[in-house]
Amino acid sequence: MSVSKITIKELAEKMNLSISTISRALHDHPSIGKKTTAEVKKMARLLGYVPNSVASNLRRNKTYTIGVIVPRIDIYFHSHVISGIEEIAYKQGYNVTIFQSRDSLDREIKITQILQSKMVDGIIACIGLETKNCDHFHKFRELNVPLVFYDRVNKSFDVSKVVIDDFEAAFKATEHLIHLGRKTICHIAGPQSTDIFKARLEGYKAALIQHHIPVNNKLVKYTSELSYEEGASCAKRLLSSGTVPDGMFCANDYTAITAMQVFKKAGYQIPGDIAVVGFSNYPISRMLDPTLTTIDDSAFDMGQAAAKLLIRNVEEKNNTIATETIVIKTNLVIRDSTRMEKSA
Amino acid sequence: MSVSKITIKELAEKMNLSISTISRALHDHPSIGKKTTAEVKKMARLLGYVPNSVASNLRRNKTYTIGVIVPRIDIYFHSHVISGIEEIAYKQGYNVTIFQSRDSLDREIKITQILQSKMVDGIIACIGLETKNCDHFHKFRELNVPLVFYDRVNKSFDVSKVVIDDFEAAFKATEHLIHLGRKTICHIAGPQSTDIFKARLEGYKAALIQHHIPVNNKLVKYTSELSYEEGASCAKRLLSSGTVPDGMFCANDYTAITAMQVFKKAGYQIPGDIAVVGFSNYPISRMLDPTLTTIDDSAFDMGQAAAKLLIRNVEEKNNTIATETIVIKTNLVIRDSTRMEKSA
DNA sequence: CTGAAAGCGCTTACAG
DNA sequence: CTGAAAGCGCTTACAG
Repeated sequence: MSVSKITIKELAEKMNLSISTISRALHDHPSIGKKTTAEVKKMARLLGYVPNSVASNLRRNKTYTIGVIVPRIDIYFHSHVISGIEEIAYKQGYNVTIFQSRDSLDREIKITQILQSKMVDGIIACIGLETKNCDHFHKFRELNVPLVFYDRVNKSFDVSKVVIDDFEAAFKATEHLIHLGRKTICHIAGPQSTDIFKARLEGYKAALIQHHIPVNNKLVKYTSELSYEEGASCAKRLLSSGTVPDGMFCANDYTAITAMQVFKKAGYQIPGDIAVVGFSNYPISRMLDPTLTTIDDSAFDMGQAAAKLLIRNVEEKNNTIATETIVIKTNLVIRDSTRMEKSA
Repeated sequence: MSVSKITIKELAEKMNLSISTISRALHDHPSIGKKTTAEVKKMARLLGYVPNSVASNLRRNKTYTIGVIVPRIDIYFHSHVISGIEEIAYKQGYNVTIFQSRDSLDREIKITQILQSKMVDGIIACIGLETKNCDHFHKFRELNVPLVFYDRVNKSFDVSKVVIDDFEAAFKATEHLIHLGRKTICHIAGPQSTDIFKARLEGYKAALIQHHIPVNNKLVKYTSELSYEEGASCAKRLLSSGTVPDGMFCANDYTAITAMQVFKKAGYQIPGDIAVVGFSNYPISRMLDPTLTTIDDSAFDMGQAAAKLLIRNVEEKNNTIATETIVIKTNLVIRDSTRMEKSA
């Protein structure tokens, strides 16, 4: 940085004190006299002294930094989780350094190296779609760097995690449609290589079975990334398939939004003819016409819970290897896309 | 971090070489023999050596880190800009540390201190709504830390910036409505304390004037944060005001989306009765019914441009005080909400 | 081609 | 209550 940057050493010279005393005074060390402490602080303020955290991090072997790995930062779910993480971190005096894997395993591996080299105190990660094993995270255990995963998890890797119960949420969503009297309920599914989407599909099936509705595989449409476009094309395929559903549960809101539009344009009433439930509770979902019933995935809460758990692990001296799993409650937010009174 | 972490010193001991040699070999210093270099690297790989960047940052007085300040990370525009920043930074070997001011001046000031203490090589910032003067950024000039602002800028602070021409974009958008033959064009405006929203309002007015359409202040509805809710309420007020517009230009997409819905529910055809143009080109805008004509604000490009400019400034030795302004081109994306052929 | 030594800015056990 | 000294892990001018 700068030549003009003021250091402890310069403060010491200016005040005819040792750098030890300056350092202690700045940290309110009890052994330094009140008067000295006050004077040092005053001078520091006067000269615009800002401690060099890089130096103190190195010396103390602690950075007050949390590394966060997300697939993409410009997906609302992740930026919302980050926002929750940051809120807690900020309050507790931690900084957050964010990295995007862009769902690339190579990049994810490289990021773990960077995080290690940066001496982060702990890591919160959502693994990428390509990540089938978590070997690149093993080292953090040896290094005693706490780790918390969120949302996507790898069953073969035992790690602390914050998740929602996707199975239960999907079950709830599907059951809600069943309670409306719907019998032909379709599902727009996410990529089955990802556990959470698999669990949503399982929850959907389980609800049908529990209510003695046969599972019809033709009513399950698979997508590769649950995009807007895929939602529309799934809906079109359903319409042209001959079996038009009377209920639909989508693995995210994006696909629900565009599927709903396709149905509307084709002349179907929502929820009268087809009731629709999404997943995620994106802000837009409450602004659609009709407003969309959906599962609130509590992204912000997830972020907060992950940060709290991580910081607790960081600050507990006894880094036991015990891992912890926090399951965040989800809510079914009922709106007009399944509200029958409206269409009555 | 860890006890087991391997350092240059340990490599040196293991290999009976000095730490100088190890350090040089790891950096492919030409003075070290090829054989030694190869052996050192092999051993480093074997032992899982990862350089401690905190130490080297301190020593070299350079962190390869860019500090980014955004109001909120969970606003799509900002996460999209960050994504652009990160893309460039990653390619050039820089890391990005992100901070949220949450539009609080206090927090913004505190963040500038943290960034200084972290020795970041440069800073990219979008100032918060409360930020009326930029005194807390002055120190970076003295410290020789390059600074690039994006989107929101403060006219009284001379700094490099990446912006779009909000005036021109708003002019284009409004003119587009005029070309459709619309005469009663309303505007949903953002908070006028922010330059960009002021410029959008000015652009709207200028287009009207240029085309000899009188500016009717009743057709301008002000909002405090351009939220979904405010868009709906503005639309309702317009409908009940007696002067129903035949064209509408909104300072963002959120308000356009909900305003459009209010109009539709009230029985107006879009674009037949009311043509609508938004601002930002959020992903949702192309999925609405009708799809929304809007200004693409090129968030990703802005991020990339800001990162390129910043890194160039960081790496240029001669840190001249010359500031630079990059104006990113915006496009009017014409979709169904203003496409007359469709409703013909 | 290799090494000894200084030093980045800070913290902290040790001594007084 | 205060200071001298060591050291965090690395880089790099200087010397050979």
